[in-house]
Amino acid sequence: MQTLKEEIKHRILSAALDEFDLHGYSQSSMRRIAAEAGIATGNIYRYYGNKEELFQALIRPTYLQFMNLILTIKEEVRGNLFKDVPEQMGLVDATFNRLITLLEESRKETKILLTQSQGSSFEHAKRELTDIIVQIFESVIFHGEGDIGPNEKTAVAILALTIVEGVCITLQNVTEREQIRHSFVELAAVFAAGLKEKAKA
Amino acid sequence: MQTLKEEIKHRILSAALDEFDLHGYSQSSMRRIAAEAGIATGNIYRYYGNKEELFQALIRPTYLQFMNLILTIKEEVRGNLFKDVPEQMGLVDATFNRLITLLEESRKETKILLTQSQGSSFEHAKRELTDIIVQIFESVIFHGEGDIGPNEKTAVAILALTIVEGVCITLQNVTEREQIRHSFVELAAVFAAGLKEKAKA
Amino acid sequence: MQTLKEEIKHRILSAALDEFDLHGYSQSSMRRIAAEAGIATGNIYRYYGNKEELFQALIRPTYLQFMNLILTIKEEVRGNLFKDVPEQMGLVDATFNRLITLLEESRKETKILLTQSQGSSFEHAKRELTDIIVQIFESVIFHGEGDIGPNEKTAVAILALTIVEGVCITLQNVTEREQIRHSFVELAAVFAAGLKEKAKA
Amino acid sequence: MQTLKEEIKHRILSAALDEFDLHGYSQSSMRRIAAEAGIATGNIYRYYGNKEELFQALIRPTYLQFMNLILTIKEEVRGNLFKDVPEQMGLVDATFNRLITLLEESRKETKILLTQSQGSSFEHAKRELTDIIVQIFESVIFHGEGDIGPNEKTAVAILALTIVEGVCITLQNVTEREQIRHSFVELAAVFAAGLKEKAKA
DNA sequence: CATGAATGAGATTTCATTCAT
DNA sequence: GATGAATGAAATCTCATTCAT
Repeated sequence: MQTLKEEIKHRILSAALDEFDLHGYSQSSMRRIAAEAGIATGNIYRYYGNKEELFQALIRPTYLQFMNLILTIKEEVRGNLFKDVPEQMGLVDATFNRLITLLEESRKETKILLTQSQGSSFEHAKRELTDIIVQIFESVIFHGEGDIGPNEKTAVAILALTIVEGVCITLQNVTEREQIRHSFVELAAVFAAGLKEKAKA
Repeated sequence: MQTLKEEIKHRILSAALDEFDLHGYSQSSMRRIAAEAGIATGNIYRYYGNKEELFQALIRPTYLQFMNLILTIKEEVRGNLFKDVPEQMGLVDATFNRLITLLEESRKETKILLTQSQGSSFEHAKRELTDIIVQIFESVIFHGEGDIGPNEKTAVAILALTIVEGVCITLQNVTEREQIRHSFVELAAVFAAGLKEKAKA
Repeated sequence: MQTLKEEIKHRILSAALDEFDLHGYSQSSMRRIAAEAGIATGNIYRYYGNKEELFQALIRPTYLQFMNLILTIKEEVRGNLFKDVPEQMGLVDATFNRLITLLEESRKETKILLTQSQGSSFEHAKRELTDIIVQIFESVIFHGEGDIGPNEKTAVAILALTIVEGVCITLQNVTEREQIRHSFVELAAVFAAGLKEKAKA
Repeated sequence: MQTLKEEIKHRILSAALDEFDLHGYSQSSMRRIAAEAGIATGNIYRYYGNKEELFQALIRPTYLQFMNLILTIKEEVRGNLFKDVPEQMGLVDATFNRLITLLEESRKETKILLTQSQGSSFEHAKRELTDIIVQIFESVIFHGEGDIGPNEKTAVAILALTIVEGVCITLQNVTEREQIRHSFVELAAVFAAGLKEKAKA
């Protein structure tokens, strides 16, 4: 009986994952999720009190892991501000390593969190994450010194978003662990080289 | 009378632009659009057969211009494959220039096309654009020779999406013509330097 | 086993009593009743075919006792029409005594019957009781003689309802046996004095 | 067109009045109200935002008039505490006069307010009214002096409720202005005489 | 042509009742 | 018999679309 309940729960979550992925939070239909899960519409509500609760059960763990990771990185970076560039780049690399590990376990959840959560309580997650990454980059690149003009701010915002969105597209295109890792390392190398070159100028 | 009709059409489109920008396609309300346009709800349907048709009238020109631009670039790049790297980088730069010009004339439309079109017939536009940019980058970077492994493919996909998403975030953050241009040049420089460095290795 | 069944029946009735008292018939929940009784939801239906049947099992005895009492009193009063006023007042007093005894044993059931039965087959019980009390009062006051105009009818209807509602409010405010009795005697005294005074005029 | 809207509004209110009267607030159905009003279900929401709003539009004016009346009376009584009994009884009589006038204009609304508002924001109206009437009676009867024991408190509560419920039953039985007035005067006389008699003892 | 009231399908949610285990 | 998961009808409410005026 417990097996049965867990089985249904799993089918609901699985159906919801596909539905939210396909239609986004607000256009997703509890009816369709129930139908896809092969149960009666009302039965979903025995497992998840409402649409938002179902969404949270699916997405919240991934959200928390992301925030945890990013905030930890932010603190680490802040503590290493005056170390040399290679070391900092090592930290950036470490960032990607952690991201990849996290993503390997929750590809679709992350995609939903970042691109399909409009109307839910996570609709600002992408901006939150991007804002923190911006702060990290500002620490790394500008050593916390000097003025950051609006042009630089935008460039950095784009870089930050690149990471977040790079995460998304990698999730859509790549399935194997080593490929994900390699893709990010590749991208990191481009950025590192590009930033170093710019720093010279 | 025709002038009158055009005036109303314009007011509908203007109201729709704000509504779609603010709420996204599927959460936008025909009633609110009519109210904002200062006409009766039902009157919209004299001008645009339904919600999707109104959306198309608003977004399709921008969509076509983008596809046109991107496909033109693709052909140009293909015809210049064996020129040297700096020249190719010049092409990449030209890409950005054209993009910027296009964006300066249709900021909101582009933002809607790329981030607020879920549920409409343009919901795959972002992926279409990204896919073509991927092909362009593959031409530029790998000279059409040799094998492109899955790792490289992903890295390139990320680069391509970076451009598209860079467009989006710039549109959200920057309002002045010169700032848009500067942000993109900045980002292009990072990529150019990074790719050149990688090419050496 | 029969003992067991009786035990469960009792627990269901006890839980239902509280639920109906608290939420009224139509807003009461079979699930909550089952939970409160410590049994499975579906198991209620082994004992009581449906919600209405459960309600009847709980409330019908009290309803019948009330009707019995009231109808008995009605007959007694009819048989004593030409006795003198003090004797009649004694009868009225007896009415209250019997009511109190009945109420002492089924406070909650009475409250539910009179104020929480909307949507059930007893939703007209209050009116039925009041109507009969009206008839009794008409016998007592007008000796069955003469015409009873609509004005008198209404006044009497109010008096009757006063008793019924007095019952309800007493049940809500007073918990001890002697207080219930005292409250009713008090009220009866006011009515008796008031009616006597009116009778002189 | 405005006439048409007013006509529909009137039909909705009329249908709602019957529905709430028959089934009580929480068991009333917007569908049935719409059907009874001869319009589509969704159309109600063009006129009243939701069920509660419709209920308020129907019942609130009556509620406010009642509270106004009762609180005015309370203040008047407080200002006349040491006048003699007949004069006070005159005030009680005035109370009834005002009540009657109010009731003549909103019979069903009052019945719904007092007996069919469970689940709405007016579900405590009856108790509020009764509580204030209790305070008035305590002023009148005990002149604000001495202790009021629990027995007296219950008796007074019953008297207060009698008035409120007397209002209800009169509304159900009597239709003509003069009859309503007469019934209440009659009842008032009984109470007045009864209380006087008791006061002697 | 313009209006905006009306429609009706579909969304989320609740709950008495049923039924496989 | 007991269980509680599942059902399915019905409730409230929204909104693109239609249509009488």
